[in-house]
Amino acid sequence: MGRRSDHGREELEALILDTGREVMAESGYARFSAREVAKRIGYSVGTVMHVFGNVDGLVMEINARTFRHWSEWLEDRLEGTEGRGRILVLVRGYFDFAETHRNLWAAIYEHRVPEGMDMSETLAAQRVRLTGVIAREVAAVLPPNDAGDAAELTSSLIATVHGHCAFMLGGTFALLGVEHPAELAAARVMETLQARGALIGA
Amino acid sequence: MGRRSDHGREELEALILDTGREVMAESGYARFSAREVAKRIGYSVGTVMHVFGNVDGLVMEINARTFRHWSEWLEDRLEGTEGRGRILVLVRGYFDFAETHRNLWAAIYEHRVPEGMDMSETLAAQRVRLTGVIAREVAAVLPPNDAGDAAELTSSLIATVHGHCAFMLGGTFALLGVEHPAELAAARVMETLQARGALIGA
DNA sequence: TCGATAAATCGAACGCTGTACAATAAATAA
DNA sequence: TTATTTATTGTACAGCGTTCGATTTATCGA
Repeated sequence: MGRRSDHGREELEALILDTGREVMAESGYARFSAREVAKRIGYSVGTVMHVFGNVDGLVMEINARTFRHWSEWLEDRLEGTEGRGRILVLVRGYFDFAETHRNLWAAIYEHRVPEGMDMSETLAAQRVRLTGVIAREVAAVLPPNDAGDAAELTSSLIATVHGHCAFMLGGTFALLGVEHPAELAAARVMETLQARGALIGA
Repeated sequence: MGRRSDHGREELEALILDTGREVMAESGYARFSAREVAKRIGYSVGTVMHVFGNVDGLVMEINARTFRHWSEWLEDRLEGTEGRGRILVLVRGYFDFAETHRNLWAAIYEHRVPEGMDMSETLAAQRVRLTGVIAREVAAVLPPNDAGDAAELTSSLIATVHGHCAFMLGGTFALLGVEHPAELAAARVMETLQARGALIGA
C-alpha cells in the first residue's frame, strides 16, 4: 500500500501518541513496543518509525505529554487552596500523580536518552514547565530577599520529593518498613523552607 | 556437548556474575544481554539460564553485588574520619560511587522486578545492609532520646540524597542549571539533622 | 488535463533479544 | 557394569527495533 489519506500528518502524530500513551500505561516502559502501537492503530511499523524517527523519539514525546499532564494536574489541585497549604498540595500532588499513573510516571525516569541522540525540545520544555509551576509556589512562600537562589532551592526540593516518591514506587520504602512516604517528604520540604524563614503557617 | 567439568557449580556462578557485572558496567541495563555474558565465558545461553533461572535473576544478583560493593566502599571512606565529618563522607560517597560506577548504579534503579517474581533474598539483604551502615552513622549524631524513629529518618535522608543523585546522573539538574548537586544534597541532610538537634559541628 | 515530482506507506529482511525444550554427554550411584 | 541423575548444548520460537526498496498516492507545474 502506498500513500493513504485516512489521517493528515498531525492527526496521525496524535493518533500514535495517544495509542503510545495507552500502551505505555498498560505495559510499562520495559514491555513498551512500537510494533504494538502500530498494530493497534492499523498502520505498519515503518510508518510509526517514519513519524518519530525511532522508538526513543516516540517515548520522549510520550514522556513530554506526561509532563504536560502532570503540570496541569498540579495546577488543578492548587485551585481553591490559599497561602500555606499550597506547598503541601504540591507534595501530595507529586505522589498522587505518580501513584495514579505508575507506568507513565516511571517511564520518564526509566528511559535514558541514548548517547549521540539528544533530548527532544518538547520534552525539555515540558520538564522545565513543571519545574516552573513549583518554583512559582516556592518563591511565593520565601522571604523576598531570598529570591536569588530560589531556583536552585526549588530544584533541590523537587529532588527531595522525587527521591521519596521513587523509593515508594520502587519498593525500597516497603523493604525498609517505611509506611508514610509522602508525609516524610513533606516534613523534609517544610524543614528546608522554615530554615529559610519561609512564611509557613502564617 | 553434555556435562563438562571446567568449573564447579559455585565457580560457574561466580564466573557468570563477574562477567555479568562487566557487561553491565560497559553496556548499561538497557543493552545488557545474557547472551553476551554467555559468549564471553564460552558457555551457551542455556547454561546461564539454568544457573540463574532467567535474566531478571541474573540482574538481581549483579545488583546485589553492587550494593555489597557500595557498602564496602562507604566503610572504607569512613575510615580516618571522626565525629562530625562522617555524615558528609557518606553523602559524598553516595555521589562518588554512583558517578564512578554509573551503569552499575543505574541498573539498580532501572531494573523492575517483574510481577509474579519476587526480589532475591541476597538483593534484599544487601540493600538492607547498605541502609544499616548509614543508619548507624545517623544514630551516632542524633541525641540519644531521638533514637526511636531513627530508622525512618535514615530512610528519609537516603531518599533525599538519592533524589539529588538521580537528578544529577539523569540530566535533570543539568537541564535546570544546577551545578553542585552533592553540596545541595548535603545541605538538605544537615538541615534535617540540625532540626533534630544532632551534634553536628560539636 | 497531463506529466513529473515528492511524500507516505508497506512489507520483508536483518540481527538482536529472552525463553523453552529435546537431545546428548558426563558424572555419580547402585 | 549398569542405571540414574545432572549439566550442557543447540535449536527453535516469538518478539523486538531498524533499514530499505517497492509501491501507491497526493501535490504541483505546465
